[in-house]
Amino acid sequence: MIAIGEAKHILGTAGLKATQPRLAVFMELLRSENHPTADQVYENIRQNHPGIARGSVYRILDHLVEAGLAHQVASKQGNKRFDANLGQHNHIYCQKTHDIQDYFNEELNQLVLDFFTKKKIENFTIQEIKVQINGIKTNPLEKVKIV
Amino acid sequence: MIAIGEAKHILGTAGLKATQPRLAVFMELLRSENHPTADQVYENIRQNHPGIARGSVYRILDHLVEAGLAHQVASKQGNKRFDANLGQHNHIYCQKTHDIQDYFNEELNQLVLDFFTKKKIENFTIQEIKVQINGIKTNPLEKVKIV
DNA sequence: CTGCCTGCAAAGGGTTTGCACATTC
DNA sequence: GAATGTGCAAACCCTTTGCAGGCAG
Repeated sequence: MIAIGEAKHILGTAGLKATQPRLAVFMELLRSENHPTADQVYENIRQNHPGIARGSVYRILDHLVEAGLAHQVASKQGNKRFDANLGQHNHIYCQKTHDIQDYFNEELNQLVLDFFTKKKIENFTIQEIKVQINGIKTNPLEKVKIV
Repeated sequence: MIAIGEAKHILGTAGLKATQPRLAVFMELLRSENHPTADQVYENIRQNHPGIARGSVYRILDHLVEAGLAHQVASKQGNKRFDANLGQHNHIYCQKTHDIQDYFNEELNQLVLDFFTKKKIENFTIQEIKVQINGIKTNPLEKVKIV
């Protein structure tokens, strides 16, 4: 977890004013592990920050993405989902519950990276490669366990 | 490309009546290579099938997905995009134009598959593994070329 | 103090839905 | 003929936007 002072600093470095609403959204994104939609972020924040406006949350999330402090993650569901974990990682996606869980594995990253240093693609600059593992959780209520 | 009679048969096998609108949508999905949104499918069909209703296209696409005749593809953009190409393949995604192009490579499929037969994930049944190659097209107007 | 940011509320756009009619099997 | 599917249009989100006031730097 990250301290509030640190969060302020990060925002500042990115050229964004460290306002209350922005801090709240940013911290919430960092805290959350389920890659929430804008609306979910809003609902989660609401409890501790009643004054915040839904529209502001949408705007702030867009700003964070634009500033490179957050990413939008791909989903089949057809709504935008956000992620403040910027390190290279992959996603485990439950097609029933629509949960997205991070999957870290350096060996896998390297494997795929190696493949694409050999295999070239023309008219295209690769920025990131993500492995999406789609399937179904046996027990929908529990998290997926990496062995 | 697929013949209309064959398309009818496929729909029938899936338990769907082969109606005019459904055939039109299904054929269009099969024809298209850019993983269109529901709205794009509607616009494309409109020219040859003026009578069709926008709402029907949305409904039909959902039915096709439910019946397993089409897939929804993951996108960062935040809207549903469809694909009738059911074979294992990966996606090249242009973060600027939002184009999605298919990437077929048996070696890559095998590579990733092998990895996950060794590496187990608990509380999760893997159904498909997709490698998403995100980046930017050098020339946005041209397609990406696989070498 | 200046410019950026927010709350509010209205507008926007894509998607879903209820209903009466049409169509397939 | 029965069940399923469609067109139409209204309703329903989720998201974006304009504006006047607020706040950080």
